[in-house]
Amino acid sequence: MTAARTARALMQMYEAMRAHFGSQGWWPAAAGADTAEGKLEICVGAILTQNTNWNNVERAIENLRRADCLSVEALDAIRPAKLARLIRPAGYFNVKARRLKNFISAVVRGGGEIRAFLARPVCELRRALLDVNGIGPETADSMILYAAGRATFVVDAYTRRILARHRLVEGGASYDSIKRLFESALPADAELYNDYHAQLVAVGKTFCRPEARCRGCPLAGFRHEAGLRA
DNA sequence: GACCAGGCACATC
DNA sequence: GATGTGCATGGT
Repeated sequence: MTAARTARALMQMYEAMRAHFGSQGWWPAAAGADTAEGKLEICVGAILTQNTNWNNVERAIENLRRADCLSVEALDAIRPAKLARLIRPAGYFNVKARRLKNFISAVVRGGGEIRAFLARPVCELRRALLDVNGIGPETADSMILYAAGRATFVVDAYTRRILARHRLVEGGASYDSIKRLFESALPADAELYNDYHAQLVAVGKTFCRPEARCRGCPLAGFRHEAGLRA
């Protein structure tokens, strides 16, 4: 498929998903991302949601809020064991407590101001985030898109599955190749990337399960893997 | 009880 | 570089 046709297909798929699900209102609408606390909450959520259901993440964030721990200073000061107890509902709590600490250490090393930390040039910010043990490409891009409000496409398990099923990428395509596919096909627009990713998650949750369940899917009419049409 | 969820690092080959 | 494994809770 040519680049132009891929770009057209990706935009049409977005329109179809949006027509079906409506605007998803993911971060930052939910968290008030213009404030330092909102941005930090998004970054914390990005780490807590790794391989984890969002409902569980919300419980963990609520625990942090109640314990007055949603600030760089508090997260820097808290002991790992106590942090792990607070985020327990999000699963992998020992690992994620360490990862949160690593992230906060990077922010503190950068001056301790989350807004300043996120305001650096995107390439520099992405490198800094990927240097944090426990932050991989998806978590880094989630922070850059949702907390920093910059146009970076987030690729997740749903994105891979949906694109592979619709034959836009090979099954084993790398994170960066899928990211480049979207970023070269779509205008560099943070709001679009934000909602596009949320729409893919909605399709993934509702229809594009590991076991095929395409009936009623807004993407069912698009170029599709043999045997999987609605 | 099995499977899944908005990953990542590390060991091993 | 590809593949396998550990990490853990809560919903369906």
